[in-house]
Amino acid sequence: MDKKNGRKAYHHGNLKQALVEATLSLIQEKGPNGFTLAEAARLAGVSPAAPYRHFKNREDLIAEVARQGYILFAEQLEAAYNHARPSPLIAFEATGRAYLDFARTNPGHYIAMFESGVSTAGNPDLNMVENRAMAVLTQAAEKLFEDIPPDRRPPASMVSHHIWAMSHGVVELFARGEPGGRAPFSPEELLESGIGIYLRGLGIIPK
Amino acid sequence: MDKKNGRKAYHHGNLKQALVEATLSLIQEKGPNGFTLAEAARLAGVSPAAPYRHFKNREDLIAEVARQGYILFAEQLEAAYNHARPSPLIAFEATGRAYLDFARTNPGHYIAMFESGVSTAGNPDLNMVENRAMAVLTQAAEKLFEDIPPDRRPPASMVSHHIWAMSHGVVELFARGEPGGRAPFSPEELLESGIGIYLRGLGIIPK
DNA sequence: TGTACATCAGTGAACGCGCGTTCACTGATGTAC
DNA sequence: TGTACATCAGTGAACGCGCGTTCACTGATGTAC
Repeated sequence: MDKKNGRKAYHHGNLKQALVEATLSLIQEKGPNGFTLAEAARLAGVSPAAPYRHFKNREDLIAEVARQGYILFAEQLEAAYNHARPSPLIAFEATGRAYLDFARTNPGHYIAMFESGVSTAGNPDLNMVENRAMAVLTQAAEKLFEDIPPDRRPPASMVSHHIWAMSHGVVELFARGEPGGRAPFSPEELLESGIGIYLRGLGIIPK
Repeated sequence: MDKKNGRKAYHHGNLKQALVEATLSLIQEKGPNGFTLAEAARLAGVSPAAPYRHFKNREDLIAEVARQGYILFAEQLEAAYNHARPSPLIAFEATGRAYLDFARTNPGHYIAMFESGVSTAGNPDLNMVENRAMAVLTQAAEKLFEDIPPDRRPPASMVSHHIWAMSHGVVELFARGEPGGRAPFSPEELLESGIGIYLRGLGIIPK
Protein backbone atom coordinates (compact mmCIF):
# COMPACT_ATOMS: atom_id res chain seq x y z
CA MET A 1 0.00 0.00 0.00
CA ASP A 2 2.99 2.34 -0.07
CA LYS A 3 2.78 5.15 -2.55
CA LYS A 4 5.19 4.82 -5.38
CA ASN A 5 7.85 7.46 -5.72
CA GLY A 6 6.36 10.90 -5.97
CA ARG A 7 3.78 12.55 -8.14
CA LYS A 8 3.48 10.74 -11.36
CA ALA A 9 1.79 7.55 -10.29
CA TYR A 10 -0.83 6.62 -12.80
CA HIS A 11 -3.19 5.63 -10.06
CA HIS A 12 -3.91 8.28 -7.55
CA GLY A 13 -4.55 5.86 -4.77
CA ASN A 14 -7.15 7.83 -2.90
CA LEU A 15 -8.83 10.02 -5.43
CA LYS A 16 -12.29 9.86 -3.95
CA GLN A 17 -11.20 11.39 -0.70
CA ALA A 18 -8.87 13.81 -2.47
CA LEU A 19 -11.85 15.10 -4.45
CA VAL A 20 -13.82 15.50 -1.27
CA GLU A 21 -11.03 17.57 0.19
CA ALA A 22 -10.66 19.65 -2.94
CA THR A 23 -14.38 20.30 -2.77
CA LEU A 24 -14.12 21.39 0.83
CA SER A 25 -11.65 24.11 0.05
CA LEU A 26 -13.44 25.17 -3.12
CA ILE A 27 -16.69 25.50 -1.22
CA GLN A 28 -15.05 27.65 1.40
CA GLU A 29 -13.52 29.83 -1.23
CA LYS A 30 -16.34 30.19 -3.71
CA GLY A 31 -19.51 28.89 -2.20
CA PRO A 32 -21.36 25.67 -2.90
CA ASN A 33 -22.11 26.60 -6.50
CA GLY A 34 -19.11 28.69 -7.33
CA PHE A 35 -16.96 25.96 -8.76
CA THR A 36 -17.09 23.18 -11.29
CA LEU A 37 -16.37 19.50 -11.21
CA ALA A 38 -13.48 20.11 -13.58
CA GLU A 39 -12.03 22.57 -11.10
CA ALA A 40 -12.14 20.02 -8.32
CA ALA A 41 -10.42 17.52 -10.55
CA ARG A 42 -7.70 20.01 -11.37
CA LEU A 43 -7.16 20.72 -7.71
CA ALA A 44 -6.81 17.02 -7.04
CA GLY A 45 -4.25 16.85 -9.82
CA VAL A 46 -6.26 14.66 -12.10
CA SER A 47 -7.91 14.84 -15.51
CA PRO A 48 -11.47 16.19 -15.80
CA ALA A 49 -12.79 12.76 -16.64
CA ALA A 50 -11.38 11.05 -13.58
CA PRO A 51 -14.06 12.10 -11.05
CA TYR A 52 -16.64 10.17 -13.01
CA ARG A 53 -15.07 6.97 -11.76
CA HIS A 54 -16.19 7.90 -8.26
CA PHE A 55 -19.16 10.20 -8.52
CA LYS A 56 -22.17 10.31 -10.75
CA ASN A 57 -21.93 14.07 -11.04
CA ARG A 58 -21.22 17.25 -9.19
CA GLU A 59 -24.20 16.97 -6.91
CA ASP A 60 -23.21 13.48 -5.95
CA LEU A 61 -19.82 14.77 -4.89
CA ILE A 62 -21.31 17.49 -2.74
CA ALA A 63 -23.68 15.01 -1.15
CA GLU A 64 -20.70 12.91 -0.14
CA VAL A 65 -19.09 15.96 1.44
CA ALA A 66 -22.29 16.62 3.34
CA ARG A 67 -22.51 13.00 4.44
CA GLN A 68 -19.06 13.07 5.90
CA GLY A 69 -19.93 16.39 7.48
CA TYR A 70 -22.97 15.04 9.30
CA ILE A 71 -20.92 12.19 10.70
CA LEU A 72 -18.24 14.54 11.98
CA PHE A 73 -20.92 16.83 13.32
CA ALA A 74 -22.63 14.11 15.30
CA GLU A 75 -19.33 12.96 16.71
CA GLN A 76 -18.35 16.41 17.86
CA LEU A 77 -21.73 17.16 19.41
CA GLU A 78 -21.63 13.86 21.20
CA ALA A 79 -18.11 14.44 22.46
CA ALA A 80 -19.09 17.87 23.75
CA TYR A 81 -22.16 16.48 25.44
CA ASN A 82 -20.01 13.86 27.09
CA HIS A 83 -22.83 11.75 28.47
CA ALA A 84 -24.40 14.62 30.35
CA ARG A 85 -21.33 15.19 32.44
CA PRO A 86 -20.66 17.02 34.65
CA SER A 87 -24.37 17.94 34.64
CA PRO A 88 -27.15 17.86 32.09
CA LEU A 89 -27.27 21.64 32.00
CA ILE A 90 -23.56 22.23 31.61
CA ALA A 91 -23.33 19.46 29.04
CA PHE A 92 -26.24 20.97 27.12
CA GLU A 93 -24.57 24.34 26.96
CA ALA A 94 -21.33 22.76 25.88
CA THR A 95 -23.20 21.12 23.03
CA GLY A 96 -24.45 24.49 21.86
CA ARG A 97 -20.91 25.80 21.83
CA ALA A 98 -19.82 22.73 19.91
CA TYR A 99 -22.42 23.50 17.26
CA LEU A 100 -20.94 26.91 16.64
CA ASP A 101 -17.46 25.51 16.85
CA PHE A 102 -18.19 22.93 14.20
CA ALA A 103 -19.52 25.55 11.83
CA ARG A 104 -16.44 27.65 12.47
CA THR A 105 -13.80 25.04 12.01
CA ASN A 106 -15.53 23.06 9.27
CA PRO A 107 -17.10 25.71 7.08
CA GLY A 108 -16.85 23.56 3.97
CA HIS A 109 -18.76 20.74 5.56
CA TYR A 110 -21.27 23.07 7.13
CA ILE A 111 -22.02 24.77 3.85
CA ALA A 112 -22.37 21.47 2.04
CA MET A 113 -24.76 20.27 4.72
CA PHE A 114 -26.96 23.31 5.05
CA GLU A 115 -26.43 25.69 2.20
CA SER A 116 -25.68 23.68 -0.87
CA GLY A 117 -29.23 22.72 -1.62
CA VAL A 118 -28.65 18.98 -1.27
CA SER A 119 -31.89 17.54 -0.11
CA THR A 120 -31.51 15.19 2.82
CA ALA A 121 -35.07 14.08 2.28
CA GLY A 122 -34.31 12.59 -1.11
CA ASN A 123 -31.20 10.72 -0.03
CA PRO A 124 -31.56 7.90 2.52
CA ASP A 125 -27.85 7.92 3.41
CA LEU A 126 -27.93 11.59 4.16
CA ASN A 127 -31.19 11.34 5.98
CA MET A 128 -29.76 8.77 8.34
CA VAL A 129 -26.67 10.68 9.35
CA GLU A 130 -28.67 13.86 9.72
CA ASN A 131 -31.04 12.12 12.11
CA ARG A 132 -28.15 10.80 14.09
CA ALA A 133 -26.83 14.29 14.64
CA MET A 134 -30.25 15.61 15.49
CA ALA A 135 -30.74 12.80 18.00
CA VAL A 136 -27.83 14.05 20.06
CA LEU A 137 -29.57 17.35 20.60
CA THR A 138 -32.89 15.74 21.36
CA GLN A 139 -31.45 13.38 23.91
CA ALA A 140 -29.59 16.25 25.54
CA ALA A 141 -32.88 18.10 25.83
CA GLU A 142 -34.61 15.11 27.37
CA LYS A 143 -31.97 14.72 30.02
CA LEU A 144 -32.47 18.35 30.87
CA PHE A 145 -36.08 17.78 31.85
CA GLU A 146 -35.47 15.21 34.51
CA ASP A 147 -36.04 17.77 37.21
CA ILE A 148 -39.11 19.37 35.69
CA PRO A 149 -42.53 18.03 36.58
CA PRO A 150 -43.73 16.00 33.58
CA ASP A 151 -46.80 18.13 33.00
CA ARG A 152 -44.60 21.16 32.44
CA ARG A 153 -42.21 19.49 30.03
CA PRO A 154 -42.36 20.57 26.41
CA PRO A 155 -41.61 17.89 23.84
CA ALA A 156 -37.87 17.31 23.77
CA SER A 157 -37.75 17.32 20.01
CA MET A 158 -39.37 20.72 19.95
CA VAL A 159 -36.71 22.06 22.24
CA SER A 160 -33.95 20.57 20.16
CA HIS A 161 -35.45 22.17 17.08
CA HIS A 162 -35.51 25.53 18.81
CA ILE A 163 -31.89 25.20 19.78
CA TRP A 164 -30.97 24.04 16.33
CA ALA A 165 -32.77 26.98 14.76
CA MET A 166 -31.14 29.54 17.00
CA SER A 167 -27.70 28.03 16.51
CA HIS A 168 -28.11 27.85 12.78
CA GLY A 169 -29.37 31.41 12.65
CA VAL A 170 -26.41 32.67 14.61
CA VAL A 171 -24.02 30.83 12.33
CA GLU A 172 -25.60 32.07 9.14
CA LEU A 173 -26.16 35.65 10.11
CA PHE A 174 -23.29 36.44 12.41
CA ALA A 175 -20.51 33.93 12.09
CA ARG A 176 -19.86 34.40 8.39
CA GLY A 177 -17.66 36.82 6.58
CA GLU A 178 -15.64 39.43 8.32
CA PRO A 179 -15.11 39.10 12.03
CA GLY A 180 -17.53 41.48 13.67
CA GLY A 181 -19.59 41.55 10.52
CA ARG A 182 -23.29 41.95 11.04
CA ALA A 183 -23.60 42.38 14.76
CA PRO A 184 -22.07 44.24 17.68
CA PHE A 185 -21.86 40.94 19.56
CA SER A 186 -19.72 37.94 18.89
CA PRO A 187 -21.50 34.82 17.72
CA GLU A 188 -20.42 33.05 20.88
CA GLU A 189 -21.91 35.73 23.11
CA LEU A 190 -25.10 35.75 21.12
CA LEU A 191 -25.61 32.03 21.15
CA GLU A 192 -24.67 31.61 24.78
CA SER A 193 -26.91 34.41 26.00
CA GLY A 194 -29.75 33.37 23.72
CA ILE A 195 -29.71 29.80 24.94
CA GLY A 196 -29.41 31.05 28.51
CA ILE A 197 -32.54 33.15 28.25
CA TYR A 198 -34.36 30.34 26.51
CA LEU A 199 -33.47 27.84 29.24
CA ARG A 200 -34.62 30.25 31.88
CA GLY A 201 -37.90 30.40 30.01
CA LEU A 202 -38.13 26.64 30.29
CA GLY A 203 -37.64 26.88 34.02
CA ILE A 204 -34.40 24.98 33.90
CA ILE A 205 -32.24 27.83 35.06
CA PRO A 206 -33.75 29.55 38.09
CA LYS A 207 -34.38 33.24 37.70
CA MET B 1 -45.98 56.98 -21.13
CA ASP B 2 -48.46 54.58 -22.63
CA LYS B 3 -47.03 51.33 -23.96
CA LYS B 4 -47.18 51.10 -27.69
CA ASN B 5 -49.23 48.33 -29.17
CA GLY B 6 -48.07 44.94 -27.97
CA ARG B 7 -44.80 43.09 -27.85
CA LYS B 8 -42.51 44.37 -30.48
CA ALA B 9 -41.65 47.75 -29.10
CA TYR B 10 -37.98 48.43 -29.59
CA HIS B 11 -37.76 49.97 -26.19
CA HIS B 12 -38.90 47.79 -23.41
CA GLY B 13 -40.00 50.65 -21.24
CA ASN B 14 -39.25 49.15 -17.88
CA LEU B 15 -36.52 46.66 -18.46
CA LYS B 16 -34.72 47.22 -15.20
CA GLN B 17 -37.69 46.17 -13.14
CA ALA B 18 -38.55 43.39 -15.57
CA LEU B 19 -35.09 41.94 -15.03
CA VAL B 20 -35.55 42.16 -11.29
CA GLU B 21 -38.75 40.20 -11.59
CA ALA B 22 -37.22 37.64 -13.90
CA THR B 23 -34.46 37.22 -11.35
CA LEU B 24 -36.97 36.71 -8.58
CA SER B 25 -38.55 33.77 -10.29
CA LEU B 26 -35.27 32.31 -11.44
CA ILE B 27 -33.91 32.45 -7.91
CA GLN B 28 -36.95 30.67 -6.58
CA GLU B 29 -36.63 28.01 -9.20
CA LYS B 30 -32.91 27.42 -9.30
CA GLY B 31 -31.28 29.10 -6.38
CA PRO B 32 -29.24 32.28 -6.26
CA ASN B 33 -26.46 30.84 -8.41
CA GLY B 34 -28.39 28.48 -10.58
CA PHE B 35 -29.05 30.82 -13.43
CA THR B 36 -27.22 33.17 -15.73
CA LEU B 37 -27.61 36.76 -16.72
CA ALA B 38 -28.42 35.63 -20.23
CA GLU B 39 -31.24 33.54 -18.84
CA ALA B 40 -32.72 36.50 -17.03
CA ALA B 41 -32.53 38.51 -20.21
CA ARG B 42 -34.29 35.77 -22.14
CA LEU B 43 -37.04 35.64 -19.54
CA ALA B 44 -37.51 39.36 -19.84
CA GLY B 45 -37.77 38.98 -23.61
CA VAL B 46 -34.66 40.88 -24.44
CA SER B 47 -31.26 40.23 -26.00
CA PRO B 48 -28.39 39.05 -23.79
CA ALA B 49 -26.62 42.36 -24.15
CA ALA B 50 -29.51 44.46 -22.95
CA PRO B 51 -29.08 43.96 -19.19
CA TYR B 52 -25.72 45.70 -19.39
CA ARG B 53 -27.52 48.96 -19.90
CA HIS B 54 -28.89 48.68 -16.39
CA PHE B 55 -26.55 46.50 -14.37
CA LYS B 56 -22.81 46.22 -14.20
CA ASN B 57 -23.05 42.45 -13.97
CA ARG B 58 -24.95 39.56 -12.50
CA GLU B 59 -24.01 40.37 -8.93
CA ASP B 60 -25.19 43.90 -9.35
CA LEU B 61 -28.57 42.62 -10.45
CA ILE B 62 -28.89 40.35 -7.44
CA ALA B 63 -27.89 43.18 -5.13
CA GLU B 64 -30.73 45.25 -6.55
CA VAL B 65 -33.15 42.41 -5.86
CA ALA B 66 -31.86 42.23 -2.30
CA ARG B 67 -32.17 45.98 -1.89
CA GLN B 68 -35.80 45.97 -2.92
CA GLY B 69 -36.26 42.98 -0.62
CA TYR B 70 -34.95 44.77 2.43
CA ILE B 71 -37.25 47.68 1.80
CA LEU B 72 -40.28 45.43 1.48
CA PHE B 73 -39.17 43.51 4.52
CA ALA B 74 -38.89 46.61 6.70
CA GLU B 75 -42.29 47.78 5.54
CA GLN B 76 -43.95 44.51 6.35
CA LEU B 77 -42.34 44.19 9.75
CA GLU B 78 -43.34 47.73 10.55
CA ALA B 79 -46.90 47.14 9.43
CA ALA B 80 -47.14 44.04 11.58
CA TYR B 81 -45.70 45.82 14.56
CA ASN B 82 -48.26 48.54 14.08
CA HIS B 83 -46.78 50.99 16.56
CA ALA B 84 -46.89 48.53 19.45
CA ARG B 85 -50.62 48.15 19.21
CA PRO B 86 -52.59 46.65 20.80
CA SER B 87 -49.77 45.93 23.24
CA PRO B 88 -45.98 45.78 22.98
CA LEU B 89 -46.05 42.05 23.58
CA ILE B 90 -48.74 41.19 21.08
CA ALA B 91 -47.17 43.50 18.53
CA PHE B 92 -43.79 41.88 19.10
CA GLU B 93 -45.17 38.44 18.47
CA ALA B 94 -46.96 39.65 15.38
CA THR B 95 -43.65 40.93 14.09
CA GLY B 96 -42.12 37.50 14.50
CA ARG B 97 -44.93 36.00 12.50
CA ALA B 98 -44.45 38.66 9.86
CA TYR B 99 -40.81 37.63 9.54
CA LEU B 100 -41.78 34.09 8.69
CA ASP B 101 -44.52 35.31 6.46
CA PHE B 102 -42.19 37.49 4.48
CA ALA B 103 -39.80 34.60 3.91
CA ARG B 104 -42.73 32.48 2.81
CA THR B 105 -44.37 34.82 0.40
CA ASN B 106 -41.21 36.44 -0.94
CA PRO B 107 -38.76 33.58 -1.25
CA GLY B 108 -36.89 35.19 -4.11
CA HIS B 109 -36.24 38.34 -2.13
CA TYR B 110 -35.39 36.41 0.99
CA ILE B 111 -32.85 34.27 -0.81
CA ALA B 112 -31.26 37.24 -2.50
CA MET B 113 -31.01 38.98 0.86
CA PHE B 114 -29.66 36.17 2.96
CA GLU B 115 -28.43 33.33 0.83
CA SER B 116 -27.00 34.79 -2.31
CA GLY B 117 -23.70 35.81 -0.83
CA VAL B 118 -24.16 39.52 -1.52
CA SER B 119 -22.27 41.31 1.17
CA THR B 120 -24.26 44.07 2.78
CA ALA B 121 -21.07 45.27 4.44
CA GLY B 122 -19.48 46.17 1.13
CA ASN B 123 -22.48 48.00 -0.26
CA PRO B 124 -23.64 51.20 1.44
CA ASP B 125 -27.07 51.13 -0.17
CA LEU B 126 -27.70 47.62 1.03
CA ASN B 127 -26.26 48.32 4.42
CA MET B 128 -28.69 51.15 4.93
CA VAL B 129 -31.85 49.28 4.09
CA GLU B 130 -30.69 46.31 6.11
CA ASN B 131 -30.24 48.50 9.15
CA ARG B 132 -33.65 49.99 8.65
CA ALA B 133 -35.22 46.55 8.80
CA MET B 134 -33.15 45.58 11.80
CA ALA B 135 -34.16 48.75 13.60
CA VAL B 136 -37.79 47.70 13.56
CA LEU B 137 -36.96 44.62 15.58
CA THR B 138 -34.73 46.50 17.97
CA GLN B 139 -37.33 49.15 18.67
CA ALA B 140 -39.93 46.49 19.21
CA ALA B 141 -37.64 44.87 21.78
CA GLU B 142 -37.07 48.16 23.56
CA LYS B 143 -40.75 48.81 23.91
CA LEU B 144 -41.09 45.38 25.44
CA PHE B 145 -38.84 46.30 28.34
CA GLU B 146 -40.82 49.24 29.60
CA ASP B 147 -42.18 47.15 32.44
CA ILE B 148 -38.93 45.52 33.42
CA PRO B 149 -36.73 47.16 36.01
CA PRO B 150 -33.82 48.77 34.14
CA ASP B 151 -31.19 46.73 35.92
CA ARG B 152 -32.72 43.52 34.58
CA ARG B 153 -33.02 44.68 31.01
CA PRO B 154 -30.72 43.06 28.50
CA PRO B 155 -29.56 45.26 25.63
CA ALA B 156 -32.41 45.60 23.16
CA SER B 157 -30.16 45.00 20.20
CA MET B 158 -29.05 41.72 21.69
CA VAL B 159 -32.63 40.62 22.02
CA SER B 160 -33.42 41.61 18.47
CA HIS B 161 -30.43 39.63 17.27
CA HIS B 162 -31.64 36.59 19.18
CA ILE B 163 -35.05 36.87 17.61
CA TRP B 164 -33.57 37.42 14.22
CA ALA B 165 -31.34 34.37 14.59
CA MET B 166 -34.15 32.12 15.71
CA SER B 167 -36.46 33.34 12.97
CA HIS B 168 -33.82 32.94 10.32
CA GLY B 169 -32.95 29.49 11.58
CA VAL B 170 -36.55 28.39 11.44
CA VAL B 171 -36.90 29.71 7.92
CA GLU B 172 -33.76 28.08 6.62
CA LEU B 173 -34.13 24.73 8.29
CA PHE B 174 -37.84 24.15 8.40
CA ALA B 175 -39.67 26.43 6.03
CA ARG B 176 -37.90 25.35 2.86
CA GLY B 177 -38.64 22.58 0.48
CA GLU B 178 -41.45 20.14 0.95
CA PRO B 179 -44.13 21.00 3.46
CA GLY B 180 -43.35 19.05 6.60
CA GLY B 181 -39.78 18.59 5.47
CA ARG B 182 -37.26 18.51 8.25
CA ALA B 183 -39.36 18.68 11.36
CA PRO B 184 -42.48 17.24 12.92
CA PHE B 185 -43.66 20.77 13.71
CA SER B 186 -44.74 23.50 11.40
CA PRO B 187 -42.44 26.50 11.10
CA GLU B 188 -45.16 28.68 12.58
CA GLU B 189 -45.51 26.48 15.64
CA LEU B 190 -41.80 26.31 16.11
CA LEU B 191 -41.21 30.01 15.88
CA GLU B 192 -44.17 30.95 18.01
CA SER B 193 -43.32 28.49 20.77
CA GLY B 194 -39.63 29.33 20.62
CA ILE B 195 -40.22 33.03 20.96
CA GLY B 196 -42.72 32.35 23.72
CA ILE B 197 -40.24 30.40 25.79
CA TYR B 198 -37.59 33.00 25.15
CA LEU B 199 -39.83 35.85 26.29
CA ARG B 200 -40.70 33.94 29.42
CA GLY B 201 -36.97 33.69 30.05
CA LEU B 202 -36.77 37.45 29.80
CA GLY B 203 -39.48 37.76 32.40
CA ILE B 204 -41.84 39.45 30.00
CA ILE B 205 -44.41 36.70 30.01
CA PRO B 206 -45.17 35.55 33.54
CA LYS B 207 -44.61 31.89 34.21
C1' DT C 1 -46.42 72.95 -35.37
C1' DG C 2 -42.18 71.32 -37.50
C1' DT C 3 -37.62 70.08 -37.75
C1' DA C 4 -32.87 68.95 -36.49
C1' DC C 5 -30.29 66.82 -33.40
C1' DA C 6 -28.72 64.50 -29.09
C1' DT C 7 -29.48 60.89 -26.27
C1' DC C 8 -31.33 56.74 -24.75
C1' DA C 9 -32.18 51.84 -24.82
C1' DG C 10 -32.22 48.40 -27.37
C1' DT C 11 -30.12 44.69 -31.29
C1' DG C 12 -27.43 41.00 -33.22
C1' DA C 13 -23.22 39.15 -34.47
C1' DA C 14 -18.95 37.89 -32.86
C1' DC C 15 -15.17 36.34 -29.82
C1' DG C 16 -12.89 33.43 -26.75
C1' DC C 17 -13.63 30.41 -23.03
C1' DG C 18 -14.36 26.54 -20.09
C1' DC C 19 -17.61 23.16 -18.90
C1' DG C 20 -19.89 18.46 -18.76
C1' DT C 21 -19.71 14.25 -20.60
C1' DT C 22 -18.36 10.42 -23.60
C1' DC C 23 -15.10 7.37 -25.64
C1' DA C 24 -11.57 4.23 -26.77
C1' DC C 25 -7.48 3.73 -24.69
C1' DT C 26 -3.72 2.24 -21.31
C1' DG C 27 -0.90 1.57 -17.30
C1' DA C 28 -1.06 -0.58 -12.71
C1' DT C 29 -2.77 -3.90 -9.63
C1' DG C 30 -4.77 -8.22 -7.95
C1' DT C 31 -5.46 -13.07 -8.32
C1' DA C 32 -5.95 -18.02 -9.93
C1' DC C 33 -3.37 -21.70 -10.83
C1' DT D 1 7.84 -18.15 -7.86
C1' DG D 2 5.84 -17.14 -12.55
C1' DT D 3 2.59 -16.20 -15.68
C1' DA D 4 -1.81 -15.11 -17.85
C1' DC D 5 -5.58 -12.63 -17.44
C1' DA D 6 -9.33 -9.72 -15.47
C1' DT D 7 -10.25 -5.66 -13.44
C1' DC D 8 -9.49 -1.23 -11.81
C1' DA D 9 -8.53 3.67 -12.15
C1' DG D 10 -6.73 6.63 -14.63
C1' DT D 11 -5.72 9.54 -19.56
C1' DG D 12 -6.47 12.70 -23.31
C1' DA D 13 -8.90 14.07 -27.18
C1' DA D 14 -13.19 15.30 -28.79
C1' DC D 15 -17.95 17.13 -29.05
C1' DG D 16 -21.47 20.35 -28.58
C1' DC D 17 -23.04 23.97 -25.76
C1' DG D 18 -24.07 28.29 -23.67
C1' DC D 19 -22.06 31.98 -21.27
C1' DG D 20 -20.09 36.76 -20.50
C1' DT D 21 -18.83 40.58 -22.69
C1' DT D 22 -17.79 43.83 -26.44
C1' DC D 23 -18.91 46.33 -30.53
C1' DA D 24 -20.78 49.06 -34.08
C1' DC D 25 -25.24 49.66 -35.10
C1' DT D 26 -30.17 51.47 -35.07
C1' DG D 27 -34.85 52.63 -33.86
C1' DA D 28 -37.42 55.48 -30.57
C1' DT D 29 -37.79 59.36 -27.68
C1' DG D 30 -37.05 64.00 -25.89
C1' DT D 31 -36.01 68.76 -26.58
C1' DA D 32 -34.38 73.38 -28.34
C1' DC D 33 -35.66 76.65 -31.30
